[in-house]
Amino acid sequence: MSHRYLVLGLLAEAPMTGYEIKKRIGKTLKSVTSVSYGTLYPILHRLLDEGAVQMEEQVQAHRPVRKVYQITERGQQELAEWLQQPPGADQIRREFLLKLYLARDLPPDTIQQFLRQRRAATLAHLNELQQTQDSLNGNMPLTQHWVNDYTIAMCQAELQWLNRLMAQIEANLAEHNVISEHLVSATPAQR
Amino acid sequence: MSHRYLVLGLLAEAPMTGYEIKKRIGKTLKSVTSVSYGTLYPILHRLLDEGAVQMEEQVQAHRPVRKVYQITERGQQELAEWLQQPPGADQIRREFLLKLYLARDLPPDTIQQFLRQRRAATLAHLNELQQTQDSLNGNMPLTQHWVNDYTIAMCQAELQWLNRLMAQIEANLAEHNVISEHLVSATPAQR
DNA sequence: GTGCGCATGTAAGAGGTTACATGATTAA
DNA sequence: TTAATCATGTAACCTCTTACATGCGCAC
Repeated sequence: MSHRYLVLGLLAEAPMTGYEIKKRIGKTLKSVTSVSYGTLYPILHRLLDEGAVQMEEQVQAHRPVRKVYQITERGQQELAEWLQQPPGADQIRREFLLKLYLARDLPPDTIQQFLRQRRAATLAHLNELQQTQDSLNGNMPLTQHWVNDYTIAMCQAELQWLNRLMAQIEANLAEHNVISEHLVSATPAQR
Repeated sequence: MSHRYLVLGLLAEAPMTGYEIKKRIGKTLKSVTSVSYGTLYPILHRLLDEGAVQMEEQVQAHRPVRKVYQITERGQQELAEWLQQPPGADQIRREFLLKLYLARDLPPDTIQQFLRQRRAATLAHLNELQQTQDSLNGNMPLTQHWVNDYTIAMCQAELQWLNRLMAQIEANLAEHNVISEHLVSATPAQR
């Protein structure tokens, strides 16, 4: 994305440890990306090597050393340059959509259930987002608010799409049932 | 995602060459994912090794051999099993959103321009999608229509969000200008 | 006494991209 | 004549995840 700039960007806000960076991303940026320690720590080491960040060790009793990272001027410059470049295209993998696409030959009931599960998951996600929005209310930087808003808008749009689609499938099924009933009621008359 | 199942799924519709699979994905599935030959061919080789697909060589004059792949019963079973598993979470990397988030200290004009560029890109994407929708109209499997619809809905929601956000920033800027004008008009009076 | 929070890291591997190699046919 | 379409593939590389290793303090 690269995560390099995410780390740099967060350190531009305040000095932090790797652990804190990860927590931060999990809390306020999980709609944008996610990181594992296996990515995060090597990035920090590399940024340090390259002089984009500084590190200060805080020795603690009964704990590993806290390594607090802080952005340097070089780091800030690199970040500013990156921000000026036009952003790369979105990289999106929705296994959910792929499965839906490949569900061509599955019975409507199965598809309906699949969509219901997605709706539940999306709804849960939306609630979580709105809680974050409320809990951080006020003392949130504008840009974070915007990003949150974006994700909420996407969730809502998806829910509408899901409801439309499910209604449509439902209607189709009902129609078939009506036809079946016709046949059932017509059959005795033909006897 | 894995791309393995995408390939398997497409071969479940019709026998195809690697080249055709790639074209297909570029045409009707580019909102879901993308593949490079460096991924695609090794996947086909592996599926062949494992007996999930069969391969028939069609020799041609002045061309490389066409290697037509076809799904086997084993492959169909594997695909069906995968389809029954609940889908993994969406994997999303929006560099655009990350940059917006990190744009905290950039001037509103710069941000505004950034958003305008995104709007143009999204609009272009939307037009392209709607053209696909129209050009394939009718003889498109239902599920493909659904997926297309999904992507269109997401684009539209994003455009609305962009417009809302831009109007909001605009309003904020105008307000500041009013204040500035106040100051400007107030200043001579104070002299 | 069990699990969560704090706090660092590494190694192996999965999964993917990019760039390269090859080369004829056909339409603008 | 230039670009696109057809058609296969490999090797080097990048990025990221998963699983592992370590271990105390504190709340329930």
